[in-house]
Amino acid sequence: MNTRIKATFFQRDVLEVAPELLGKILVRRYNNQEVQRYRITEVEAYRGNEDLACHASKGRTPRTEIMFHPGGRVYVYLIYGMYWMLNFVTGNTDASAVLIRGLENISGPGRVGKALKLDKSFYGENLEVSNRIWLEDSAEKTSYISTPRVGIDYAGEPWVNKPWRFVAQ
DNA sequence: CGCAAGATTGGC
DNA sequence: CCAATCTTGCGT
Repeated sequence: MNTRIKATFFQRDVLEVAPELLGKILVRRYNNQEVQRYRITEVEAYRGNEDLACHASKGRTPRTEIMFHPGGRVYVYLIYGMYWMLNFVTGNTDASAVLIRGLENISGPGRVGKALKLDKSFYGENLEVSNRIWLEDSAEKTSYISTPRVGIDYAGEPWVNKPWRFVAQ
């Protein structure tokens, strides 16, 4: 029986939470009816205001506000004017989050947002009580590899080389 | 207030 | 290689 993952799961160091998300089930309920489940296969960790690749490194702004809340919330933002990036806030008000870069049969963060039909109304959504997006445990054990994060050259050293991208194998 | 760049993707 | 498409943060 699948059980919904609680907020406390997210309220730990993002480097601990990120790899544990691999293999977990992302559940999306559309129009309060049809339910779809997706296995998480690829994630990236963004670690607080010191991590120059993390949006929160620019401080607390309307856009990064939710990252300064306790873990268990959704952080979405529009990139290149067309793709909604899905992130889960982690830690406890330390401005860290996990980007969902891939689901089973869906590669790439832009495609994830498109498949899940995300939009700005998901900003701040509470994963513990939401009726349209949440996570469930999976008995399946998942092995993974770590690599540097994608598309963050602007962050420079040492952040650009941190092996904080986790891919299920 | 203008503007350059972006956790990307797909098409030429 | 480059356009799509629009929000955001920063410089003026």
